[in-house]
Amino acid sequence: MEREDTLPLLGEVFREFGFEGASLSIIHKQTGIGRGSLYHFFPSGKEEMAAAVLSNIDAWFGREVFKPLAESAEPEVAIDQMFTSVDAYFRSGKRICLVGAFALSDTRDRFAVALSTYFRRWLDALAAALCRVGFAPDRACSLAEEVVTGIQGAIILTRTQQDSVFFERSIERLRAATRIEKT
Amino acid sequence: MEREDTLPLLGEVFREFGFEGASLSIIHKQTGIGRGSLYHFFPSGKEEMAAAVLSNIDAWFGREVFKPLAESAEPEVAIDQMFTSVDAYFRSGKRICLVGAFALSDTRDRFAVALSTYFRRWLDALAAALCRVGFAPDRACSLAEEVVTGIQGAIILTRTQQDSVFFERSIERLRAATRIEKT
DNA sequence: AATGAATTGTACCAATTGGTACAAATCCGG
DNA sequence: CCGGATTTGTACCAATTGGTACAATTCATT
Repeated sequence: MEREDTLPLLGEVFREFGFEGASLSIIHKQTGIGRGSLYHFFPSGKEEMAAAVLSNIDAWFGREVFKPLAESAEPEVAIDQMFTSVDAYFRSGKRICLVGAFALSDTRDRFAVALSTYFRRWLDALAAALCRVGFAPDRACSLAEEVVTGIQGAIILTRTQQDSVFFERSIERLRAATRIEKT
Repeated sequence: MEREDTLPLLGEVFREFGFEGASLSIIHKQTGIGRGSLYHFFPSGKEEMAAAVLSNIDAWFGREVFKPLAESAEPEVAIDQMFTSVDAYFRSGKRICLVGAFALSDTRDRFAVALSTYFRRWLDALAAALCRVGFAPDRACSLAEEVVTGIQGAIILTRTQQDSVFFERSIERLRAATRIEKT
């Protein structure tokens, strides 16, 4: 096993137990990765692990979501695809957003830059795509915020109610809201 | 100091450090409450403290938000007032929602009932008020979900961007969305 | 097969954890 | 001012924490 392979495993452990809660013994129990390997790949410890996981997540969203939004010749298709990708990634709200979870935890300060960048890139890419689709710049920004906050909130509600219908309804409502009325 | 007085203090510590992160020594450092008092008021330990804090929060929302929504003779006023109360309570997104934070942490299972109840009551009270104002039942439910998820997401975004403009804009957008168009 | 590098398991460390026990202090009604 | 009950500080406990050291293993390359 090499460094890159550990990131998805570590990510799931951090999702389930949080940064503090993911003790080395829990990480080992859940992933099979031992202390030796962990400190070989991440010499400065847990903080480096979580930072690498966040960076890995950021790269995934960049590739699968932000880049298509920015570069697709058909922005309306990229936006629609974004909702589908997000629904799959978060498993209809059953899988939490690690960035959002860290934002509400005491680890926020530690990873402040990564958390801020993730959402900043998402807002900017989506607002730009909405502009290209024909929304006025102000409306595009506002809509982008509505979508990003709506998704994060939907994950929370789905979690507390243990019912992914809340996530799915939110996604469809936001998807519809981003479709511009053809006049 | 008596039990009731400790709840707001404990609440703030749990907000800042999370359930696991709020160690007894941190609680003592932040609140001045010592082990002796804590285990006198909460004999079964941290879990009882957090449960009491959640119940205290639930009572506050019941009194200040849910009850007015359900009982006010002018539901549109109660809805409008809800946004103002919520903005003050969450300090425009600078203060997190402990229920939402617990929902994304590994303590979710422990307090599952309290977390579920809090949001269930909020959704139901708001949807009922929206019905009374004239929205169709389906539309009222959907709007209530939009408001509750929007608020939770707005707290996350405000936290990561360290800018309460995201919370304030969300509140105003949601407030406007709940005003029915007079025909 | 030999070699050097990358990977991994294990024993160990000081510090901190949640929790207990209990004596001292404080409070309040008579 | 007295006396019982409530409240609090402190010393202590076993268990767990993140991290280190290092020898043993595994791996690719020749």
